[in-house]
Amino acid sequence: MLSEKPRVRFAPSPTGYLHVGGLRTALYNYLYAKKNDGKFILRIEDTDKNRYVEGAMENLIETLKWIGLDYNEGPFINGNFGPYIQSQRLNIYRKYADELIEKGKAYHCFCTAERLENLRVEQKKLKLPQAMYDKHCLKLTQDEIKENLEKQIPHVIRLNVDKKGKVVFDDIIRDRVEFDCSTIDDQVLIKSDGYPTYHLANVIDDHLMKITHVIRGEEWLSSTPKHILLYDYFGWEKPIFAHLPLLLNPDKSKLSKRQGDVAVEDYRDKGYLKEAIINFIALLGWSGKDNKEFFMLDELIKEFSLEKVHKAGAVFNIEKLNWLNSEHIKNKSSEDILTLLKKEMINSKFKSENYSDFYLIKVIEIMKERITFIKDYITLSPYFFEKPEDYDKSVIDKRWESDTPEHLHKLIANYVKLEHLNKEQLEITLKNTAEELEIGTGKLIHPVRLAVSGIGVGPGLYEILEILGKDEVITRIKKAIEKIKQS
RNA sequence: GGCGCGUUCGUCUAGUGGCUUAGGACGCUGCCCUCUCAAGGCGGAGAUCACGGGUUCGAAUCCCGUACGCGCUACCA
Repeated sequence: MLSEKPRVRFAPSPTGYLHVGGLRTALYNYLYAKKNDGKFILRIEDTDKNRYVEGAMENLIETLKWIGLDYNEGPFINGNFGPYIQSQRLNIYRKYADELIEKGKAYHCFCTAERLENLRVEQKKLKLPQAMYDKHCLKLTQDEIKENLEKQIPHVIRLNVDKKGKVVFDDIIRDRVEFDCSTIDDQVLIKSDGYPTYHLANVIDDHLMKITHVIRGEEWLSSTPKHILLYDYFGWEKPIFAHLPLLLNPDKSKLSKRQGDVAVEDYRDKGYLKEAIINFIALLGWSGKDNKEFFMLDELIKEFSLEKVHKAGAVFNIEKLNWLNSEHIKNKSSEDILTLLKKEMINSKFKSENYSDFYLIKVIEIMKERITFIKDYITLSPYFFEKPEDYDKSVIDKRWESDTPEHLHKLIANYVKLEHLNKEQLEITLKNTAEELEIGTGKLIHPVRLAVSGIGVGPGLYEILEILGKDEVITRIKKAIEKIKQS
């Protein structure tokens, strides 16, 4: 076992979308597998018919694919341990449940929902420490069971927990954890609709799929003793467990939809880069060496270890994600950003405009360090794609003076004479004009910025002018003189 | 209620008995740079390491208790 390459799995329930907490679980599994030259398996846990959501699995797989966590085995990528969708393995669970019954470790239970409910009420009245099934159906004789089955009375199969002793196991993250067997309920293994519960299916599949490490959320820690018991009753070797801390809302409760976005696709749609999401999620509960915080996926693989996973839950804090997004944008090549920007433009009001790659690359480079999202190119500097229609009132008040039109006319006259409109020439000419007019360069710079962009903030003026080009710059300044004079 | 897990700046975290007057990052903030805004550089505020007992020459670090938070307690995962 120890010499074998690890096989880990991400086993989500397809309830509609990939949850960020799920992504974190998937990521840590993925990193552990890649780091140790193992296999990362995707298994769909769709054993609850009531929660069936059309297209949920496809959506989940698509999101995993988008973010770059490719699995080695799973739906559509079959290994030797399929099928990887639990609803297609029903006969397997049935067979093993029967095996457990034969061994006396599980039994048929014909109790009605009413009896169970009454039992709970009774136990509560008696102030019993916790409500548990009373093994009522364990007393049934073979004949009674046979008769009930023939009559097709609805039934479940329960785990026959031996209430004596303790279950002890070592968790990579939490060290030794102990549970008293008297606190473990006779868990339902097969539901009355014939489907297995999570507990049964997960143990059987992990065994059959030769999973070596079960890396999952902390919400499973409390039911791990049931799983341990199952491994023992089957006589199977147990995997190594690692229970990850939970992701939290700002108020420290378990991350939920009510307090913000929880679907990975929401963040994708808001414009977060997959690199930033991965990096951010990795840092929620894990940290690398030497205070390093910027990580690409391959670097995470190199550095990751389960031993360094934090024990306490982590609040999902959007500020840091924003910062990482801008960092990852800065880290990208202009060509890569070009691809992303084009996609963004298709969804904007500039979709029908046709800008050359050459032009766009220049815009990309000049704005790169000022943006947090790709869409900021459009929202923060629309003037690269359209003439300004309005001019920021506060900037007019601050920078536009009565003699400004006169100054600008002079500047235009000088710019018209220029042959090569590069930023050096633009700067020299503007400075010379200011000198001619006996004014500070600021008296020209700010009005020109306002005239060509409509706003008071942005990259260096000469760079903006160079990108826009001579004719456009002159046209825009003239237009501004007209419009701002009127106002 | 029971059982389990957890608790270091607002947030993410480093820290595994002395190197710690608790380090870094995000955010906030001051200055520099500067045509503006960013970026960048240099600073600042911000944590009695949940609380109370022990163990020890010495504890954020080990032990016990308490509090608080969270998870589980389903024929949901």
